[in-house]
Amino acid sequence: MAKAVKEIEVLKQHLAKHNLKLTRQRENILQTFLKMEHITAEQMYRLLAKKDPHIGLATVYRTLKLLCETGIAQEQHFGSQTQFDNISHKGHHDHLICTSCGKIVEFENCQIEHLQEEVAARNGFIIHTHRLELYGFCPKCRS
Amino acid sequence: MAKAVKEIEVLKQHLAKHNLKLTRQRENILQTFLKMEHITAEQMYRLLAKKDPHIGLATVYRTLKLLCETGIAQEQHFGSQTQFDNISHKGHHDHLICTSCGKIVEFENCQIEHLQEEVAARNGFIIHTHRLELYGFCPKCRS
DNA sequence: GTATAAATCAAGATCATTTTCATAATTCAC
DNA sequence: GTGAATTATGAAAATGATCTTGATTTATAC
Repeated sequence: MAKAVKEIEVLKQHLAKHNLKLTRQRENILQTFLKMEHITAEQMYRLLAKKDPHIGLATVYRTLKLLCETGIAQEQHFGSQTQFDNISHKGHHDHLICTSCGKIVEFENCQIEHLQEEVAARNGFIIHTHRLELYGFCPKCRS
Repeated sequence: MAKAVKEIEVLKQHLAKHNLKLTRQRENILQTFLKMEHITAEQMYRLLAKKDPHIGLATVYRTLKLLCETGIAQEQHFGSQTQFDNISHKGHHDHLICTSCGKIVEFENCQIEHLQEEVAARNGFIIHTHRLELYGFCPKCRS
């Protein structure tokens, strides 16, 4: 749990900076969030409701968005679902995806990562993570 | 317009294969779609309504989904918006996304694209499209 | 402690998207 | 071509995720 302490500090600093307050709910949501690699607002709500039946879904949404603002969490949209990813659990693998058979090959390429940093810097961005997916046909399916 | 003919053939083949019918609306939507690099259902609806005020939004949604199944279009989710991308368009845009405020900046980088091709070739893949998203903080939010 | 600004809950509002269902259009066999 | 069979369409209502509202509670600075 040494790690969690760090995240709480990040949150506290952010709250202080923006004149926001540290509440029981915000602490609970952060603690639960840190245990997961990624979670949806609904899942979080159901988990918390076991301990604190009066927690509101709106609070969960607000707090997850808050965690995104601190940089601890990151939104990711898949269809109608919004996943909140735990930044500290993220790996760096990119994917080759066959659109015919669904085969997935992972890869890593330092040169691409380097160029990404360059692009980001040129636009004034600081990159935390990325997502690179190449779609096409695998050797078997390119008949 | 020689290109558009090809897409219509792709659509016709798909329709025939699945016992679906070629309608005026489907043709119109495809034609409009091919002129754009990417479009949302709402934008498409508003464009079509100028010519055909009776077109239904549901038809637009249904047809865009159909185009995805043929491989002509590809869904891409950004926050609450769903973009339908025109696969055949060359200048593929990648994105810088601020995880704090949601700001999106498009960019293009030939070197990255070239490296992607290399990685793909090394793995025996043929790439049709890709998706590259860099997540982090924009200039405003990095303060 | 008290004041004050902010956070919470619960309910209702929104927005994009999907479904429903009666009507209209397309296809295919003749 | 004609018509029956089948699919598509449009309008409206339903849905589901997320956000806002308004009244009430809570946390922090003094």
